[in-house]
Formats: sequence, C-alpha cells, structure tokens
Amino acid sequence: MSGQRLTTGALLRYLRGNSSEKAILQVVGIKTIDSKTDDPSVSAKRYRLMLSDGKSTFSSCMLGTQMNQLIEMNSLKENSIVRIDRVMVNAIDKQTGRVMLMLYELEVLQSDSERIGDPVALPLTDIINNGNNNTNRSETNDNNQTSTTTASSATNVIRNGSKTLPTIDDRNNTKNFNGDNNRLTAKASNTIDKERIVNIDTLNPYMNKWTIKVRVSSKSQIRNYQNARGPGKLFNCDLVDQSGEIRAAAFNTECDKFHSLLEIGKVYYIARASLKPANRQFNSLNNDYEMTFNYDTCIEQCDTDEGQSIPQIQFNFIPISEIANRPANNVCDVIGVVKSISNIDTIISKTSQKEFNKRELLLVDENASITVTLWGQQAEDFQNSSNPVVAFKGIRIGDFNGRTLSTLNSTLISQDPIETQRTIELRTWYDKEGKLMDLPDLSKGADIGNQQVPFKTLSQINTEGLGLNDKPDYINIKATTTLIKKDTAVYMMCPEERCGKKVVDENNGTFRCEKCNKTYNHFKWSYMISAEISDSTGAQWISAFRNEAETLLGISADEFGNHKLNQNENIIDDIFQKTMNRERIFKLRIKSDQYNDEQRMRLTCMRVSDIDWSSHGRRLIEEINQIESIQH
DNA sequence: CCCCCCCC
Repeated sequence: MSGQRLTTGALLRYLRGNSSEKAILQVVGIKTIDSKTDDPSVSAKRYRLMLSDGKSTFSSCMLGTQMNQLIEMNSLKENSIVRIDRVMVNAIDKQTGRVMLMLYELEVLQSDSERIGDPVALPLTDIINNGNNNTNRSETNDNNQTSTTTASSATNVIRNGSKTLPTIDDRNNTKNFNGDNNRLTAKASNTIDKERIVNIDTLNPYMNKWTIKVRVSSKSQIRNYQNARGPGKLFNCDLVDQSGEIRAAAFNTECDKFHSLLEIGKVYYIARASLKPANRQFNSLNNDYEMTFNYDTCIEQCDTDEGQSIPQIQFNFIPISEIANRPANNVCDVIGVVKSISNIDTIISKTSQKEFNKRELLLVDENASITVTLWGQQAEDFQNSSNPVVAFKGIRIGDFNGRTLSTLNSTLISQDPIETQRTIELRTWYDKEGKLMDLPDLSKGADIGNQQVPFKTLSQINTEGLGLNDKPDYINIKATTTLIKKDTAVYMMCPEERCGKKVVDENNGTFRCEKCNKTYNHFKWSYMISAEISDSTGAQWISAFRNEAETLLGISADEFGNHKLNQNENIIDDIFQKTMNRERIFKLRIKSDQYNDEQRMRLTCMRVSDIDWSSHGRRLIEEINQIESIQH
C-alpha cells in the first residue's frame, strides 16, 4: 500500500485552468516521443506521461525536457508518486478542444509504488469548450484533496460517451481558464501583450500565450500552389531576435493580410501563431519549430526606438574561396563586388516545364570569383549599377562546373549594405586593384578550392573509367601537345561580356549574335582549341579555351586572330611548332555527355602549366616521379 | 496547408 494520498480530482481542475494547485499524482504511464531532427547531437526526446489522481487519468501530459533525466536515471517511472509544482494547460487544437498539460516542475515523492485506485481516463478532447451558455458559477474549482464530485461526474459522463462533456459547471469555468493562461474559446483579439515578450528560442507548440519581438530577416514573394485541397497561396519569412531565429509561413487570408505589412529589416510584435516541429527537409533555420500565422495571429510594427533592442540582420560572410570547401546545397552568406552582369535569360525548368527568368553575376572578392545566378523576381529586380558591392544572406551553393551560387526565394540580397565594414573594404579594394585582377573562378571548374587534383596517365582515363560519373573528374596529366586543329583554333565571339557566343559575319562590317539577338560592328577573337596531347601511355583529344589556350600557344587570341585574318600561315605554324616541343602539365576536366544519342567523352583543359620544378611542392615532384616509374 | 528554387 502506498504511503501517499493522491489529490483526487486535481486533473480535471488543472484542465479547467486552475493550475496553481500543487497536486500529488501518480504516474501511470510513460511514453517516449522522438521528435524528428536531422541533427543527431540534438536530443529532441520528450516524455509524455499519463497521470492519475486516483479517480481519473489524463494521458496527454508533457514532461518538461529538463526533467527527462528523472526518467533516464530511473527515479521517475511507472507508478511513481509526484508532486506537481508548476503546470500549465495548453490548447493544442482549438477545433477539437484538445489540450495538453505541460509539466514544468515536479518532484518525485516516491519512486516505487503500487497502482492506486481504479481511475478512469479523461478524454483528450472536448473537455472544455463544449457550449458556453450557462452563467452558473456555483462550483468552485480550487478544492484540494476533497473535490471528488467534479471528477466523478466528468468520468461518468465520459463513460456515457456524451458530447456535452464534462458538465455545465466545467464549461462555465472555461471563462476563468481563458483569462488565466489560455485563449481556447476567446475570439481573435487585436491586442498584443507587450509586457511579456518571450525569446524566439523558448517558443514551443505547447505554449500558447506569448508575444515575440522580432526582426524580419527575409521574406519570400507570394507563391501560388495547387494541391488536393485546391489552390492556395503563401509566403514565408524568417524572424530573428537576440535569442535565435524561426521560420514562419502565412497562407491564403493571412498571406494577404501580412505580406505587405511585414518588411525585411523591420521589427514587429507577433502574438498568437501556431507552432509545429520544423520540417528539416525544407527549413534550415536553427529552431526546432516553425510558425504558421493563423486567424488569431496579431502582428504590430514596432517603432524604431523600441526595435533597436532587436539585433540587425546578421551576416556571417564566408570568403568566396571558402565556398570551394563547402558541400553543394549548403546555404551561406557571401559578399563581393559584381564584376559583370548578364542580361535576363529565360530557361524552362526540366521538372515543371515552367519558364524562369535568370540573371548571372560574376561576384569577386580579394581572392576568388564565382558565378551567382539570380532567379525570378530577384533577377528582374536586380539593378545594374556600376559594380556594386552585394551581400547575399542565405544563398545556396551549387556544384555546376565547380561551384556556383544560386539564390533561393528566401535569399536576402543587399546592395552596398551599410551595416558591414566589408562593403567599404571591398569597394576600396575593387576600385584600386580588384577590377584589374584576374582571380580564380570557382565556377570554371579549374580552381575548385584546395582539393588536390591527382596526377594520372592518359591511359588511366580509360582504365579507371574517369568522366563516367555524374560529376566530372579532375586530373593532372604530364603530356606533350602532338596535334592542333588549325582552322578552328579561333572564332569570332560576341563582344558582349559573358555571352561568349560565336557571331555571324554579315560580310558588311557587322556581326550578328543569335543569343543576344543583336548586331554589332565589332567582335572579339576567342580561342577554342582542339589539340591532341600524348604521354607514353597514349593520346587524347582535349579542348582548350581562352586563358588556357592563350597559355598553351603563348599569344593572345586577338593576335592569333589577326594572323589568321592576314593569312600569316608561317607564323601560325611556328607558334604551333613551339608549343608542340614542350612537355607540360595539363589540368583536365573529364566528363562524358550525350551528343546526338552518342555518349562521348569531353576533356577540357582547365589549366596549362610548365613543369617548373621550383614552383612545385614536394608532393608534386613525388607524384610525377611515381607516374614516371609507372610509365617506364 | 508549402516544401518550387529551376538552365547550362
């Protein structure tokens, strides 16, 4: 027999909102709830208890995680007697009236015990908000230890399965309940309690009276969608305060109501929104939960003075060169100078067949450059001022041809941001020297970070099946150029920066670019060299463009083009001859692709360098020696 | 309740 007496009827009193009572209850069931989280180091484990007051049980009791160890250390277990020191009732579904008891503090009075009494389960729903038309307040609800009438009447009705649960008196007490810590039946209110601001990182689905004071760090466009329930629209935004961040979504009515109200960078009070576990597949923000604005949600802009306590949008910039070391699909913050900008281009998505506008930027910082693709509205909106400094918050890393950046709907793009010192640093650097520098381009495959490119022989390309994977292989080859196609070595290129298309000579002094759909009175010579390179194990045809071709031939495309124009065949032959006498290191990108239904291997030269022993490290020398020992 | 973020 247990030495403890349970506080009869306490559970129902809790459910009605009298949470001040320190009831003595028995734990009659423990369930583990594993919230989904991608991060195995973050324990999302929660325990749900079934509590008994001797007459009734209630199974939806969430144990505060700080008390998890009571269970894990076997102090709190089935049949343990506990004293509830702090409890709150939370509505988790207004439609069904489903509630939950949040156990914030409890003490284990007796770890081992036997089951007391024969309690009957209270329902999880409809316990409070069934009707509200009686003003009888005759029953007090703060009786301790002795108030068994309510519990028994409730349990009796529950046994009968009636929908008018539990009693008129109970329903009536809902008033107090709402006034206390819940808004179960209250209609949408327009007020915000600014006195009790909570931190974003304390929000959870089991807590329902809160106000947060947050800065909007990003906001998407309104997007329309269609699903089984019909059409809908929504936008997402990210909210931050000094404690953390959370993602929020607004659908349909709330989408219209809040989209224009919420402005990026501004501070708002937000009260009464729904919370649910964050969907890690789509939400990378550092919060276990995400928010949905609902009919009851109240948002009010905070004036500038009051908003100052909320941190400004924080950028955690990584240098462009560092992008090479990050995995594809990572989301990061990057800042740089826009060195060049493309026109708007339209592409058709393979998956949706929809059209999308895109615009490409070449973004540079002191050490590297990368291609940034802007999509949709962001591509259209981007103003082509002269070489602005642009910060991207939450931009995604892609792995086409090395590394690229690609905006998401949630990416914040800020031109010449004043809040970071980097803006002025980059501005100064670019104007003084950056604009003249030719920096490694992460989007050209050649300069993929610190990744070591292995030395191979030409025969290994076939024996090791290089280039057959989804992603290209990069190798170094020590080889000699043995043939160069002369006629196609240079072509007339569109003068538009970053277009690169071949122009058609209209034979009237103008040159037409089909891609730009424009006619120019000039063009640029550009290399597109097909060359055969050979080592002692075999030979392969490779392509070399621009810088690499220029290095290979030792003469600019312009000069070469002029020789071609002037039919200086001897000079061209000379140039080729010189090249072919030299052994060099070719960095190759190997990738097979489909061409007229045929699989073919493309070998692109990403870099040509002389075998200059002094400039290479020990590793390179050792690798080359090793290759030579294989070859001989 | 979305969850697409696209193309070479």
